[in-house]
Amino acid sequence: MIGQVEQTRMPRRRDAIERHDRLVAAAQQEFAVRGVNASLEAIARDAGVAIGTLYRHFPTRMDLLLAAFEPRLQEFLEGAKLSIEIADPWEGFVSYLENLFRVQAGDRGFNDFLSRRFPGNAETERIHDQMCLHIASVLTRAQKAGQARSDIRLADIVNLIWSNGRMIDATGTTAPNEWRRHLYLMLDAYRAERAHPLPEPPMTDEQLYDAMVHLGNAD
Amino acid sequence: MIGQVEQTRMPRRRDAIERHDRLVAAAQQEFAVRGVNASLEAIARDAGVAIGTLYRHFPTRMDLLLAAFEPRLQEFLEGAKLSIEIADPWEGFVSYLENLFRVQAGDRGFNDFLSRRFPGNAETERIHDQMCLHIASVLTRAQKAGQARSDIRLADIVNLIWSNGRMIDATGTTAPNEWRRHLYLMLDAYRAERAHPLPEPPMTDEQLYDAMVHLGNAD
DNA sequence: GAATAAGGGGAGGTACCCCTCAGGTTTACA
DNA sequence: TGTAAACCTGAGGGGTACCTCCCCTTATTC
Repeated sequence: MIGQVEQTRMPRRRDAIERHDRLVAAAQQEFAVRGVNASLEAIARDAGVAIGTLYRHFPTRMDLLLAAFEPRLQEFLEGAKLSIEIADPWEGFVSYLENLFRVQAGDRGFNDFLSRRFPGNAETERIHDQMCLHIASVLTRAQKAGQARSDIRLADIVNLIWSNGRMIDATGTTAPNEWRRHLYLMLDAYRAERAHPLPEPPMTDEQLYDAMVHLGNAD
Repeated sequence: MIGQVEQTRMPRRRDAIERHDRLVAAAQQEFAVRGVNASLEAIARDAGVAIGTLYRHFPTRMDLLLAAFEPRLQEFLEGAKLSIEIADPWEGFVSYLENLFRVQAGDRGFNDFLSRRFPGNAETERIHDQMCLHIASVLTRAQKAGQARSDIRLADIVNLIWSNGRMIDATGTTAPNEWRRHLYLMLDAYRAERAHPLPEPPMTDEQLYDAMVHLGNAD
């Protein structure tokens, strides 16, 4: 299962549980607005907790990120489940992407999270691996049905996720539904009947991986 | 003329001129690699100059940016001139975008610069205004010829610039020509034939402007 | 070669942010 | 109710970056 985030050991004492929850809530808020690089000190402040307490509960930023993104991941997974049950492969593909982008559009941190990889963290690597497999299978199904053009690959969809992410960064405040326009425009590019030859091969798996890592380092 | 960057008053003394040039060279290097938010202290260091000297020559970051981007702007303009001379409107449109993206791909700072607006700076506002007009006219020409779909607008092309920018950020090191694949994929979405209806209206001019400003604030 | 204006240097103030750790506080449990 | 373990706090060390300002240096000009 993709979204099964390993539980951070829950604290035992009542006050600790309460602080833990306040931290997660503050983190969700801050990450959603400012992205995965939100200030941890600001999160602690919002939670009304000292910075040391934040570190006691979540020793690394990634621990806090995973706790904060748990609901987003579930939200995505529920939508994805509905999508793959759709009989028509193209409709399923469209629905899958629309669901993904909707979740992505609602949370800047999750948006960042989707676009990157964090090598060295087994937890996130597993989630990303599974998502890639999932996306690839939805795409392949639409290709086998002759509805999606046959020359696109997972890497092109990841690129779409990047594009969408950037669009959301830009328009999130100003034109919050604009991402749907962009998606449907791109869908016209993906239809089999509109395909023209492409000048460059798709990225290899390795190139794709490196590119996702690079997005994280660059900031 | 788009690219006519106002000369920063050239310094008078020989040593000052030399430092000025070293600063511009270092800035081009740093901005190209790290984007418009490159550290000014690093630029001064690279140029072998004290930070105070940098500020004497370029009181604001934007002054230095404009000096550094001058050649990029010229490079773009020369290519653009060739593009609009192409007889076939669609070919001209494609060539225009390909030229723009090539320049964008070569310089991360210029990439940032293209995607944003800097309100309050008359110089850059003028450049951006002119570029928008220019892009719109190339697009309109291809639409009047019935080659580009009629329901796309300048805002959609700016979105393409954003998308391309993000792709370059991700793949610049790993797969440096991948942006061409993405462009040609998008071109299939822009062709008039068999266009499918879009679910959202294009951004208004104001929304577009705000979105470009927002990208700058967010970082 | 002296006077002077232009230019250069860089320490230091401000503001973030990350993360640790010693010492004080509170809960839970017997 | 007393004690031990769990927990909390926040000052503080380390880092980065922005920008200013005063004093010193140097090119130019006569």
